[in-house]
Amino acid sequence: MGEIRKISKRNAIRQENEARILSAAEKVFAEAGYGGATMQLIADMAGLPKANLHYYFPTKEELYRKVVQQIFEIWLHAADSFDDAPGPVEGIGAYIDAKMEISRRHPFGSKVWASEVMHGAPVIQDYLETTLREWTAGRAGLIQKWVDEGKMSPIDPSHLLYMLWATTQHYADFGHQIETLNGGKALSDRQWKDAKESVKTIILRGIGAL
Amino acid sequence: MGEIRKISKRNAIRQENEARILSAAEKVFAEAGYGGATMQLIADMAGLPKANLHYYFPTKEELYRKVVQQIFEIWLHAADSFDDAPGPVEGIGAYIDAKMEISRRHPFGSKVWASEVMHGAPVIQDYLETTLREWTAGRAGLIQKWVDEGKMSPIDPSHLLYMLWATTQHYADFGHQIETLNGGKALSDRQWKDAKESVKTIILRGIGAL
DNA sequence: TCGCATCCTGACCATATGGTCAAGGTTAAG
DNA sequence: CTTAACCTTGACCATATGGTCAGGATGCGA
Repeated sequence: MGEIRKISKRNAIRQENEARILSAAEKVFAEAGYGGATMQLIADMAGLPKANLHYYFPTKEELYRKVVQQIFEIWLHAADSFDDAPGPVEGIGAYIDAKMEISRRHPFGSKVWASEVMHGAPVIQDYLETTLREWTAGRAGLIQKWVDEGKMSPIDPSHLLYMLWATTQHYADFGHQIETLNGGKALSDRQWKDAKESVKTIILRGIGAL
Repeated sequence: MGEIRKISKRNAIRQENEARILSAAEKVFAEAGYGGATMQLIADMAGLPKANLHYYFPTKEELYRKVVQQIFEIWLHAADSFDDAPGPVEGIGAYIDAKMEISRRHPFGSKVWASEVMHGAPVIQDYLETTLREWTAGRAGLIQKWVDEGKMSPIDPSHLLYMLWATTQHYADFGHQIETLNGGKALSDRQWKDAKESVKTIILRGIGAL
């Protein structure tokens, strides 16, 4: 039986504090890594005493797990646009747009995800083996269908997916490098648009869909 | 004046130990991150007492810096193939081959580099602003030249370079994810070859060079 | 107002970690 | 052989960190 959600000040406080903590944690984990992040730093950034963090999240690992799960959700939903598309131009095009937007809006989340995977996915290995595997198989099937229908060149769907992930997430994960090469300035609206267009053009033309 | 390099047992010991330590450090930093890595772990992996590490590398940060610099070198030399190529098919094709090979042979190094950049490049920021910036400007100019000569479609050289880095390094940095999606098995020779071909085909066709 | 559940937090603790050091071993030049 | 430079290492230290806890504050239903 699910608990009745009481609309009260207490509930609001809990919700707000958990959100503050998760947001601060995402940033700190992204910038310092799991090992480099400290509960004290997260607490300071959230504007709460350290002991209060442990009230809401018993351990550092628990907090980290929540952060990663949150990212994984966003990450998966980006593919809704992929599904009911008539062909690669619309489907993959929309997917690239969505993922580029995520890289721009959630750079911290993307970095935490990257870090987690790079370290061997110690906390989300099971997700990789279940949810992500199914998700990937589904999209790969769709891509293969498009190939069979002659809507694009014969390409290995897996490698195409890796390419999509790599190119879009790069703008978040290596954002600092890109910014440095951009004269120390963050990409402008215009440059983000150019980035999206470049990626879409090269990939869509590259798979013979344009 | 450079020091005369004495060929002696002492020298050999120093060289071997430094190499062992650097190799172990690269692996540990890649798998645990800077904060998660411990000198004890690196020492164990190198088969030396911890105090001995501090004899060769005074501090953890110094050791880390050496590891990152070492990677940066390899990383830069991968572009030699880029230079004296007549056009994008040869130049970019060879560059992709070289970088994919590095991803396969030096996955730890690639991860350390990625981690360093993701955390804001605390130790190699100056390299980004000098060496890398010059390197990038040079290649971007070359690409622009190819565009002007009609050897490829008009593409923003910067975004193309980001794409090359992203796609090739992804196979190292997200190797664990790829392995998991590959049924828990590392990519075979055949699969690496397919990966290279897929990336080259999509990008070269995508920029209108094929 | 009363009483209970929830929330808050300063002080505290055990442990892990980067780094030091002094004493002893090894190499090789003179 | 002597000597000085170099290498090795167990024991040790100061500090930082994740986590605990007791007691107080606050919200809220009755």
